[in-house]
Amino acid sequence: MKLPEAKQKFIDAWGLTGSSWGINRTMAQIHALLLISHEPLSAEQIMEDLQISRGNVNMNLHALMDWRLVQKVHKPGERKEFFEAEKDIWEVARRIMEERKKRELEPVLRSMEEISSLEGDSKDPANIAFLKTVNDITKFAGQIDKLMAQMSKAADSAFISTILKLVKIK
Amino acid sequence: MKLPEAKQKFIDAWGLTGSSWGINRTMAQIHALLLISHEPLSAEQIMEDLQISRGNVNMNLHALMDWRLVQKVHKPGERKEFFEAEKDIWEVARRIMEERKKRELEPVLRSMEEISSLEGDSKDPANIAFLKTVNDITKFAGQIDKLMAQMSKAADSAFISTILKLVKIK
DNA sequence: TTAAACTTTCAGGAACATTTGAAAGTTATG
DNA sequence: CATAACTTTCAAATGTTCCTGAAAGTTTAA
Repeated sequence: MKLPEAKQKFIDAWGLTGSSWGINRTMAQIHALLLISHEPLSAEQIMEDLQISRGNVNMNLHALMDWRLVQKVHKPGERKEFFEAEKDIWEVARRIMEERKKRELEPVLRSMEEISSLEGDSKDPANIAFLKTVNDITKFAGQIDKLMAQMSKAADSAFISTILKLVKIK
Repeated sequence: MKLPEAKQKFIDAWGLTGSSWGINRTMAQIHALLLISHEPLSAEQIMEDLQISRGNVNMNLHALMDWRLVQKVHKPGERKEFFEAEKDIWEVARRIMEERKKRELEPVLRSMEEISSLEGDSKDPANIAFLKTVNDITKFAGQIDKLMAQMSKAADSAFISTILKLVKIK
């Protein structure tokens, strides 16, 4: 079965977006396909629709499950496994942020802390820029961290609307 | 000249972070080096400190200038060009967001609009999930867009502090 | 105008990431 | 418990991105 043009376009657009965010094209495409499908799909169906190999589908479904963007569902009476994506886009964004925070923000914070403790001679003017930068980044990461935590708690567009109102965007 | 350990660690940490955000390692390392340097550096100095080739330094300095994260500075009396990085980390974040918005968010919005106009038969239940998804993403991107615009206007930690206070994080 | 100082470009190779398909592993059912 | 249905793994092939170094280009100052 050939996907209608619009769906194909959607999948391509999502795949492209994914790759500029460090998510591989296939993974993003599978996610897109599941996002717009009104029912869970099997690995077979994904292989066929996207024309990719069994191993590739398997690998990327697992990666998507790692990110908690996709879930296995068991259809009663069926032997096969089926997969469905989280459909709420805010929830999707929340989960991606949470994962990236864990994988990227937290390691940076740890490095920065380690680095500032290593450096003792804070009077040397050649080191002032360095220490200030490390410090600024630590603070910055801390604030982003808090902001993300807050978004996690209130992951829907109402929350953003509230923020936008509070800071005076109509 | 060998970099002291802490600085080297910083550069490595930043380089690593960069690569998980789609910025290549060298580009991020050059940026890191300039961030912690108390004075502008020449291409030569960067080559030497980071042990990379002339061509590579040149390419990545240009990319950094494209992103407006680094500027050429002309030292009077010197023949060489020198380079310095924006030091305010909030300004750095703002510029990155702005660039990515232009390069990634806007194209997605354009695709989504194109896609929703293509699809006419909105009564078909098989298409409902699809149309809803496309619509949700459009709205989502629109809100992120607004949020980014707002951050651009008030690019400093005071702004985030305000948001955090308003939404009741101490 | 020429030479030296400096910058840019680019082809080829190295390093890295993705994809495939076949083989091995697992599970459910008769 | 044997078999068929399905899933997972992995080595090799392919594709992509990055880096180098040398050559070409540009600018400055004598």
